[in-house]
Amino acid sequence: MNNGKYLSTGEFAKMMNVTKNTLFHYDQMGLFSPELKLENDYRYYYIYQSEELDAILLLKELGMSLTEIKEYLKERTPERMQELLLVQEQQLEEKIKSLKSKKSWIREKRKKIEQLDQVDLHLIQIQHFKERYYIKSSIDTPSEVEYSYQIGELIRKYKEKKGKMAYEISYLQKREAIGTGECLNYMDVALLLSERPTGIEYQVLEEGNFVVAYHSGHWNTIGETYKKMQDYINTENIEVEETFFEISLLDKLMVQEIEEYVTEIFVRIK
Amino acid sequence: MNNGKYLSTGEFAKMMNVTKNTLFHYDQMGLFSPELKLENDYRYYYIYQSEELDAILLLKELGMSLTEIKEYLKERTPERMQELLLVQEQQLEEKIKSLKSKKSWIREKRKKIEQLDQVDLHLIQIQHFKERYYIKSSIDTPSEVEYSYQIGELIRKYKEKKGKMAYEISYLQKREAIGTGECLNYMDVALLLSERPTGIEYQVLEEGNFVVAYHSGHWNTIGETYKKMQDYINTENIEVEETFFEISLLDKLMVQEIEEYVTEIFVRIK
DNA sequence: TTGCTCCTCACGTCACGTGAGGTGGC
DNA sequence: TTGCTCCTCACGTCACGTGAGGTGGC
Repeated sequence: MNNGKYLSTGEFAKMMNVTKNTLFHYDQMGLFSPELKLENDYRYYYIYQSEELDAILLLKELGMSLTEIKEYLKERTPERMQELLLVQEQQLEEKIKSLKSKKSWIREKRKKIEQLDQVDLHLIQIQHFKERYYIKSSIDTPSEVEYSYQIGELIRKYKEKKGKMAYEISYLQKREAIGTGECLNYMDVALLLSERPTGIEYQVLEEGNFVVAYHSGHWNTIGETYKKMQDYINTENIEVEETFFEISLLDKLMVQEIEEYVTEIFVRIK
Repeated sequence: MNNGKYLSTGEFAKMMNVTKNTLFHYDQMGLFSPELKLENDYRYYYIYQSEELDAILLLKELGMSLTEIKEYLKERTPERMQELLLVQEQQLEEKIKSLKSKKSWIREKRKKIEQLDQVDLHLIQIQHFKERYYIKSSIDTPSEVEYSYQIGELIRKYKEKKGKMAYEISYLQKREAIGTGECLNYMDVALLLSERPTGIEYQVLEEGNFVVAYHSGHWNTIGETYKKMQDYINTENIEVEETFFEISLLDKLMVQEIEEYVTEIFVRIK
């Protein structure tokens, strides 16, 4: 039978980059069978069946179950194919967007970590940041419980609106509060996003230069870092906006000990 | 315990858009456990654990198995995270490319089918096509077996080079052969691609206007359609290139009966 | 008490993977 | 005969899904 027109299971499998067992499986469930089956039960695939298998593998990759694909193939008409392709095309667009957003999040995260190696964490400096967005929730009576609750609400709301991008949990501090030593009484909590969300009220954190400081270790000493930042701003005579943002750079995802945590604090220069 | 700082399994699951069972499963396999477990075995998740779970879900979506993720999280350091992110970022780029290519293939296919509804299949016309590419294989002694074999070789070669884009199987006819009535003796078979392949020798089918004809039904009568095309080209006094391309528009993927097949024939205008 | 959530087994499912044990053509 | 491929069970696996049956707080 090895005449070039028909391929054995093994040959066809190798050509199509699937395993023999996959072909057995598809045959058994009636999804995709060889054109020819000899008396000795040997399977022979016609070379043009590659197009059909490719289509099946494509639909599978797009998230359809094998039973769904089978269901569609039972009654193939150009009209049903049209519908199917239209739906798949739209879903693909969504997936591409989501992957792009994930990629840019990874990129940002990676760059931040890279920076940490090269930067003296005790130094305060000026950095340029691109435009970002945040959704925020006000804190009435500051307490750890209240922060948690409001962050939970934000995440819930955000995911409800089909938000799929990665976010960073952020604490917002007003400039006035810093001098008074009330550094741990945040006025707002927020989710920071690198892309514009939809269907939800959000704020824009404009592109520009920021005063950036890093705090290493436990949060209960973060007041000192705020003080240093304030001093820097005063001596350098910089005019900054009202809101200070706090996010974790090295957190539970990267280190185990709280003492190794690094928090980034930044405020936009007017 | 419902004080806002800790969430029950159900609450946390709803917030994170996963099922309770997923959380049970992750807990049981030691991948992701609640911060708190009471004597009555009630699980309580700390709100900041959302970041960790999000990271886990991200890595999972990028194709890592739960065991691999667990393995990584056992010894989390910024350096290992760096490596991981770098690899994932590159893989994401590949995936995005592959999805984009699939999307454009779907788009093309959809448009073609749409056209079929509006176009009189007996009419020969001039259409504009974008640049395309093809890898081809010559036929020494024309026969169905030889075509199949060469197509198989092309697919094998293409997939070997990690070709992941959708292709269309195409038959190439030389202009001289048409007049002689040897329409079924093709000189080449090819895989037609809408994007430039890599690592493999390919030809460019330049953007431009094409004379396009459609053949309905079985291939054994395709000679008639070629004749009509030739007549059209002569009477309209059009100068065309040497190679005629043949691809299936409606094939086994869309119709069951061979009589309903539609083949597209096109040749580039000089 | 009612309704809701929590828990732990335990078995199911989807799309295969992985041998075990035997046959068959050059 | 040797080596390779083919076949059919049959059981495993991965990441959960889906009840069954029972507990517990307002």
